[in-house]
Amino acid sequence: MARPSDVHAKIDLLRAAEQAFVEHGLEKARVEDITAKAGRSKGSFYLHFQSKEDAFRQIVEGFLARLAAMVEYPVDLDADFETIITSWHEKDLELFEFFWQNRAVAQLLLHGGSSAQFRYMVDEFAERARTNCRMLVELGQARGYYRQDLDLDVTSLAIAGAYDRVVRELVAQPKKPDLSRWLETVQDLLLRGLAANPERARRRPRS
Amino acid sequence: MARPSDVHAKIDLLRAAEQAFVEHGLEKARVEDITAKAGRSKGSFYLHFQSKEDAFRQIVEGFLARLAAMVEYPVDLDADFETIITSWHEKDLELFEFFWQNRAVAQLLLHGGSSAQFRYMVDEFAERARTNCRMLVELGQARGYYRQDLDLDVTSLAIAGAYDRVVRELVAQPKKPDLSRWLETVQDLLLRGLAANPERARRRPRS
Amino acid sequence: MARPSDVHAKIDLLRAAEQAFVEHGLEKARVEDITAKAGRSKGSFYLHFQSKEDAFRQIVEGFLARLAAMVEYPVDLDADFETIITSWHEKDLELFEFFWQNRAVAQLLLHGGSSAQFRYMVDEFAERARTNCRMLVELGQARGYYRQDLDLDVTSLAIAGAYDRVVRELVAQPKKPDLSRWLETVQDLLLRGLAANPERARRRPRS
Amino acid sequence: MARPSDVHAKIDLLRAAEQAFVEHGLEKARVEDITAKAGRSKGSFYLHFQSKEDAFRQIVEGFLARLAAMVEYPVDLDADFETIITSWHEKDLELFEFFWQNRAVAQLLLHGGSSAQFRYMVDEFAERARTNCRMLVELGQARGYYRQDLDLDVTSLAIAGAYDRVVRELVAQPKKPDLSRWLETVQDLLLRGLAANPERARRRPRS
DNA sequence: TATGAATGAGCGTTCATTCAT
DNA sequence: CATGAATGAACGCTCATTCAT
Repeated sequence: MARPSDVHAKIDLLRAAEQAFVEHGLEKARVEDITAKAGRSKGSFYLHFQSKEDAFRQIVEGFLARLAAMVEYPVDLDADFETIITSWHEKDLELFEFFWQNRAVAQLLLHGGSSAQFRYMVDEFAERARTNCRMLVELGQARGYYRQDLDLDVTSLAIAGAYDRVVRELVAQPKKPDLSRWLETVQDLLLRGLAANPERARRRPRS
Repeated sequence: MARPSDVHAKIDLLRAAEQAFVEHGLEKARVEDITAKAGRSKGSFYLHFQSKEDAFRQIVEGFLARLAAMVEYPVDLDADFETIITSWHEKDLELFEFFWQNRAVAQLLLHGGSSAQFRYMVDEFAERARTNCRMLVELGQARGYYRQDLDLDVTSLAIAGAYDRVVRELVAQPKKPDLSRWLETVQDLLLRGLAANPERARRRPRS
Repeated sequence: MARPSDVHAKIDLLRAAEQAFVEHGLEKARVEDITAKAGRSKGSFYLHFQSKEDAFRQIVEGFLARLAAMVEYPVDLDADFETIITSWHEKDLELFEFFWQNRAVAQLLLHGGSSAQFRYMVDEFAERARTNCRMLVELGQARGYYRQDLDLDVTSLAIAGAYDRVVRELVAQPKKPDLSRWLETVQDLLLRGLAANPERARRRPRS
Repeated sequence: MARPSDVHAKIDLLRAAEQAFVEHGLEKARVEDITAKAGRSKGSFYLHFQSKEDAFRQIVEGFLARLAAMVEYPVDLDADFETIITSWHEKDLELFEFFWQNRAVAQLLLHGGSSAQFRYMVDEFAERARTNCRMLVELGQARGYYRQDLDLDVTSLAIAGAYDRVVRELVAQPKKPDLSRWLETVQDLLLRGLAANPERARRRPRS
């Protein structure tokens, strides 16, 4: 069993690194800043990470992995559409909650202190999110809920972007906003935009 | 007289710097790479720029200035709404065209090799764009075209984000896409989402 | 624990810096030369000094501080003049000894590889030395040992200068000269020059 | 015949260089500063000087050459000593006048913005001045005017130093001091110090 | 294992000098 | 001859990484 202090060493360092990266970006953040913030020695950093970039990667990958797990839940294609949309809403709320909880790293990624060499990770994820989104739209079309004349590529992009930006603002808030209301506003806007029959697109207020 | 200053020098350097910054980000881009790419000596860089950061700033500021000139056109509040929307569409098309023409810098800014110290410039611009957007939505509400129940803050965010992301994709395309179609797709989605009376939101195809 | 800091490091570096500064002057001395001479890495220099100028300042300040401690000994104004003169002679001998021991830095300062920005430190010190000297002359006048017709400003200048130059030569000697004889020669010349009654000015040889 | 502007080009540059060197020292003074101050182009500098160091050398050499011409006047060894001393006084006054007129360069040399590589020129000159001085003292001894027990090396050093320092102060004065009085003060001090018979050493006031 | 002193590659910037005009 | 734009060697300093203790 490691000494109690060791248990938290890596966690302390990761947290400090997160802060440092958010504040200064990958390049400008100094390893010494990180270790000082974590109250550890400079050498200890290299007991846990191969390099500064490695620490960055671990932070990003950890975040994206947890994020991916939330986003790529299997859609039950046989369920009725109303159910799918409802579960979508629930999932998105969890997502917003997750972003809020991890707003430091989220800012890091969404604003891009990421430095060219890690951009691909965020881009890849953004692409996957958009693909997910696109599948949902296609499903909606197939079921006749959504308009047939949509350009799926551009539409999915716009939807993903709307989420993107709202989340980016979300994580920059000093106090936790009403996530549910934010989410509903976005979904309402987009669902109406997608709907074949506007009347049905209106989200029913939760009773 | 003295050797006349090479009029292409600064332009060459700016172009090379743009490339280097897009490829490696501000920190990792080396001045020597920039000058080599521009086929100039290292010293020549400092004939035109105070520092590497200065070159970066000039690129960003130049781009944002030209962009701002396009975005902040005065809206004729007395015009009828159809006219406003039409002119909005035209302006946006110019904007898309502008982004395509300047896709290198656009990528630089939208992805954010920008490094913490310049983020504020992009953020500030994004904020202005969103404010513009918000004003248009308010106007639509006042005229009765848009729903009254919209949360202006979040809605304007979502709209700005949709544009954001579409443009980000746009500038990453290897070949020039059909800007007009992309734009119409986005606007159609959003206008329908905003519309009080869905029938009227449908954009009429240009005759 | 960590590698204990090499206690000789800073001393080695200061010595090497002294040499380099004496040889090439502040500007031309290269940090890399200094560290090479000290058998250390370039980086180690910056563990001990903020900058090349800082190292220079530390050397000069250290020297001047020790020097000041020797020069500004309190004169017992109530003592009889013979005693004062004797103690003056003793102090000066210590001073000569000190300059000889520290001839490297002394040369640096007296010749002035000092670069404009540090000249003031030497000038300030020279001014203080001259003021000290002036006070002694005034005292001699008050006691009736020295002539009343002296222009104190110029006289003290000349006396300080005589010392200056002798010391400058002293520190340039390859072998330690007879400090005592040098000192006596100077003092004898000056005391005779100052004396109201030439007979009394003659220094008695130590028995 | 060169164009009128050319006639003054080198003179302008030398003057500007003097200023720049006095202000910043050889290393820190930039060629561009010099040419700007002279109202000339950077290239013109190299029409007149091989390098920055060359300009410095020309300034120093020019000054020292004119100085040497004043100092090394032939002493008429057959003249009676009173005459020699009187002519010495006259020469020294001219010297003081010369230093005052050329106080900019004088400061440059005496304070030593000279940088290691030119120190030898000043040192050499200082050595010659001291040798001159020594010869005069020897002469005085031979004629029985000066004490026989003087250590010529150290004494000449002290005398040269007294002049040195007084001149150094002289050239730093904002307003022209009474050169004659300064000179007499120094000479009086030194002559009394040297004199075998104090009574004869007293300088007679000019009638 | 933990520490932090030591290392040295790397890069931004300066500025004396050159040379095309 | 005069100009000043262009050049590139040189050097101070930083900081990620190593490693002796």
